[in-house]
Amino acid sequence: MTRVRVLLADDEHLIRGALAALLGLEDDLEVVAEAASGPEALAMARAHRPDVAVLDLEMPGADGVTVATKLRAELPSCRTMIVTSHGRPGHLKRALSAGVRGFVPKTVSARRLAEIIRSVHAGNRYVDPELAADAISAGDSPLTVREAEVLGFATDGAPVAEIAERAALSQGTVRNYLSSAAAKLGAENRHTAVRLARERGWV
Amino acid sequence: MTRVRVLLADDEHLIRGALAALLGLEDDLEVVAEAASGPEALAMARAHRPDVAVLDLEMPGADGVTVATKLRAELPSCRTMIVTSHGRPGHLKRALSAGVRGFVPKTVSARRLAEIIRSVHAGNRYVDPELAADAISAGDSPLTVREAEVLGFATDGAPVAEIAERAALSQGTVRNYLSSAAAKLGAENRHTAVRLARERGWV
DNA sequence: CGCCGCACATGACAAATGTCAGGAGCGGAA
DNA sequence: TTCCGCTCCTGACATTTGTCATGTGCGGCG
Repeated sequence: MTRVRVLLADDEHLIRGALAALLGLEDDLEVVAEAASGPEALAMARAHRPDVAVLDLEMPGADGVTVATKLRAELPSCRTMIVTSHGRPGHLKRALSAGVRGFVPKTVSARRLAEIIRSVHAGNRYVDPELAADAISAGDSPLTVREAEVLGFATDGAPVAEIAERAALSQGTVRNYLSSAAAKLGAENRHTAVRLARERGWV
Repeated sequence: MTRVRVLLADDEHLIRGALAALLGLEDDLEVVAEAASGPEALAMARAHRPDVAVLDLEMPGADGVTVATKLRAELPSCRTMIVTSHGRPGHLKRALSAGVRGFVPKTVSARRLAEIIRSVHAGNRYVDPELAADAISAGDSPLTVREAEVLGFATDGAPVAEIAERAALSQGTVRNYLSSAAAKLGAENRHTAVRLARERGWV
């Protein structure tokens, strides 16, 4: 019997180590590599060519979805899945379009995770039902491409002038986009608009 | 030999379960209870009277520090420690003044955590060196009580009128506090000021 | 007691922001 | 081809902020 070769990437040593130990107890799984950052995950994947890569969404260097995208190009035979602590709807959509085959919150048990890894390895997809429901109820972004882009530059209360410069648009245009985006989101001002859009993964 | 009785509280089942398994391997530690939320942690502590409570900082219901405060009152013999993913300096200060004896990031290994649990149980304190350095370099809050209070109401881009109402102050006064607070924090506007203050745990 | 810092306020001005109207180019769908 | 929506712009206006000057009352401290 040949075991499923797993790559584990998570910056929290506590979790990664514990998880590696628990998954290793399953006799059909084998943790062949561990990584604590996005770039390291890529390097380990190249070196060990795992069957399944289990990636944390939040990692220093490059987030899980970014790593998954690159892996898909470099190692098409390697299935990828994402685990995350507090999953926002938009991340799920982004992950799926990056070719990720599994998306689970960290609230599942290790045993359950092992099952999902097997299932993903067998070619199936798995998305946590609750996250899926969130994603569906959040619906599609009502924002146009430019509105979303401008909102993205409007983080941490940057002044309009700065946003305009970064987006290479005139200040008036930026104001218009910000205004219409806020209207679509039902927000009073751009700051709450940014927050809402982020929560729903629309930026 | 009597083993150290440990309570584990973390809303992420993946971590809690894995951790429980790994800590259980240490022959002088015994995980006697697990909880997935703040209130549940309190209830389990009352029922099982552990020697050491290992609490996640971010939990639904009540955060780790809140739980620690209540535990200190109800079960003085129970030592408390906090584990956290991304620790902000202010949390550390808050935790220490709540009587927490250990403060560690989730980037440590399970073995290391076990050592720290033992040390805390023996009556020592332990604070992660890196977090401690952050806390020290962040220094004390330069904000007056009112400035901090007003900043606290200024979350998610609320308009000044709303802040004034919530703080029962005049709008002019609110603007003044916001302005002076932003100046002290070196921020351009109140939104970045709020973010900075939050990062440093000054709100 | 007199000084100083803090809490709280007012009023006024400048700058940033939100809102509205309107106009030009451009690509896709009817 | 005509129409419509998206992108981008300009200009003007009302509102919201940030900033400053200035004043009062209070409590602590030398």
